[in-house]
Amino acid sequence: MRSSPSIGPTSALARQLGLSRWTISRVLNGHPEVKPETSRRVWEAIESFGLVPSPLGRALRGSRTGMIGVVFQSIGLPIISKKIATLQRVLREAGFRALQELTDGNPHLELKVIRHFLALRVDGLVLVGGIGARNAQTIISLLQERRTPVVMIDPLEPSPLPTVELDRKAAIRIVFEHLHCLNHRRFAMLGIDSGVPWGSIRVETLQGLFREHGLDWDGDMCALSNPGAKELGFAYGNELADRFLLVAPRPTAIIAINDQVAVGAMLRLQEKGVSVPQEVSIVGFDNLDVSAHIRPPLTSVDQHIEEIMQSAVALLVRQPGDHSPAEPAFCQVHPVLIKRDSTGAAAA
Amino acid sequence: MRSSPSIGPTSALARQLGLSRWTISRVLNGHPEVKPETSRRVWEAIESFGLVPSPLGRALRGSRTGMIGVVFQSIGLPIISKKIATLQRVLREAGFRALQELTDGNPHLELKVIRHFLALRVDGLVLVGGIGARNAQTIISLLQERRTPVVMIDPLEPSPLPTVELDRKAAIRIVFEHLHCLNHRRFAMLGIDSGVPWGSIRVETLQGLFREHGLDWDGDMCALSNPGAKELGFAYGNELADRFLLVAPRPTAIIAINDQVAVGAMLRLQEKGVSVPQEVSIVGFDNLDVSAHIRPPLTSVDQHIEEIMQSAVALLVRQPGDHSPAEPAFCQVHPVLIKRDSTGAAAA
DNA sequence: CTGAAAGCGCTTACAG
DNA sequence: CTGAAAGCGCTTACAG
Repeated sequence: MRSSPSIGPTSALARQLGLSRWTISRVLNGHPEVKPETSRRVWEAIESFGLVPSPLGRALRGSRTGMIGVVFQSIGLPIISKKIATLQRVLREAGFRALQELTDGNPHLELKVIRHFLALRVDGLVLVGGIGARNAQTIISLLQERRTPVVMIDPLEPSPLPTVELDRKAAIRIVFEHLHCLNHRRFAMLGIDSGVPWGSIRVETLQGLFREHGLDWDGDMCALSNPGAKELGFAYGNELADRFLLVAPRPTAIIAINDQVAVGAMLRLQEKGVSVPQEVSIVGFDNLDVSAHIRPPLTSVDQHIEEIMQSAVALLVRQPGDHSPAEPAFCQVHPVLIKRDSTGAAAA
Repeated sequence: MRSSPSIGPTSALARQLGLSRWTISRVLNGHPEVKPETSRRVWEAIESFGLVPSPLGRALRGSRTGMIGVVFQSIGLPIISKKIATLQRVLREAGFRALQELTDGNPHLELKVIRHFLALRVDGLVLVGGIGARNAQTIISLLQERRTPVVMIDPLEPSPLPTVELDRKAAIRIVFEHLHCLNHRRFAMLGIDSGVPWGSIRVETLQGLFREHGLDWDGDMCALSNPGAKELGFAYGNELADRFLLVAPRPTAIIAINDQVAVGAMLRLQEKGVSVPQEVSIVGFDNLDVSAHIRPPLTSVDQHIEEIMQSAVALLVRQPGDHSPAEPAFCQVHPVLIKRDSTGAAAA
């Protein structure tokens, strides 16, 4: 009789309530055959003792674990922290427990982390920022083998896996149209080149908008960036502003890769006696905390992170376990331009 | 013969290499009795196939899991993100896998999260920001029952558990002494009251320093704060700066609760025509990214997060499993003042 | 409606 | 040095 000596939390509870441990398990798993009265007693005891049935036992047996593996590359950027915090809360509200891992963008580590999550039998995987191209195929087959639901958030490259992302074309469009309405015709891009995340799509979208509005890309767009830049931070904004000041004729509007670069540039311009927005308008990206409090407050694109994460979790839960590559779920979230005082009418 | 049909990763590997799965297990666990040649072959295969032995099986059997549970309250503040990122990296360098959970400061959730980590058989627990007083006793007995190593980082209240924390008295002292050397004699505290984390200790330390230097607390220290303030952010700094401007005689130095409040205050003062540091010097706390790039760059206290986390992990690893409450390990890390241009000599 | 077996993937004694 | 049993805490068939 090897079944009797078990001493796990559920067995202990069973003994205490005078039930068999199988009954406890059935209650835990919502089986319909338990007497309602018994079920009520068991749940009550679980609550009051704070009993946690071993996730190890459950997982090993093949049951749901309630855990979601969250993989992301770094936590350094403020916008990433905000994504993580929101995702964790949304997952918790959906009854899941988020386990987070950082990969530092290291493909080897990325694969290891995903393998570990799968070995832990997570109920799903959220890949923030996508996965390295090198690993894509391996990871896709691992996931399909396990039938683990997955969702990518803002992948750097299109992926055959279910995806939720910000509509980056729309983001560029609302920025451009805001500035165009304010009569700006000569622009500078700060830090936007094909080497940064979503750099190419931004450039291409802007080129399209230039054509649409009869502007001349070569004459009216000044692209300033340093392809070797390691960090897209304040210091980079300073550096690019210095280069901006040498450009003639001077553009009247700046579109920055993100809020840090925008703020860094704005501070340097002001230091050099250029007034914002009277002489130059500036738009950032991400709508960070600091942006609303700088002088003048920065016009910026908000990513609607709450909506992105809600959609991602909805997608994850809805997956039947086999995400057939034939019809990968895909969801784009619309950004919103937060208009503040760093943008104004172009000088005549 | 119920042992044969196992199909876990290790069994699969065993079959492939013509070994028994017990041998694989022995290699994995570094048992000395395995032939070196066999051991080498096994490790090689593990590497090349990216095999992950089921952590569920291992954990259930009582072996080490390599997982460390990290519990923290929120991820909103930039300084917290920095702590988390550093901790995760340091843990990884020590061969661990960090599982992170947020509690939003909710005591009920805190207890649940810790119970879940223990049920997952983590090898250790890191509690960032300490634990709610309500739960302290429950959690301490849970940990001792399980003999799970634990370390608290910067707990809000002294704890009988092993602890690593910033020496906050020293932090206040180096700030005060820097300003005192610059001949400042009339001070304002912004956002520092007994309601904020480590508020009381800062006030008391400053009072001691005032006595030591023959200053008059009631006459020379102006404490500005709003006990109802929800967020210690830029907007709060703005608000407090407005109140600062009404004070007469005007203090020549401001000690802010953190960098956001310092920056918010500085920007508002400048807007009102008060020059920093000529008329007022300002010191922040946390040494955030933004602080080095604002104009003028902000003098601030750096928390030496790297050292804090290194010490914490060292403490965790060193624990014999039974942290006797008789001699709780305790480690204080010294802060460093980063002197920048927001502080200067007091006007004569 | 409830009891008991089988087995998830491991590791550690215990034999040989 | 290596084989096979026992058992970690569960859940799901299968009996009653």
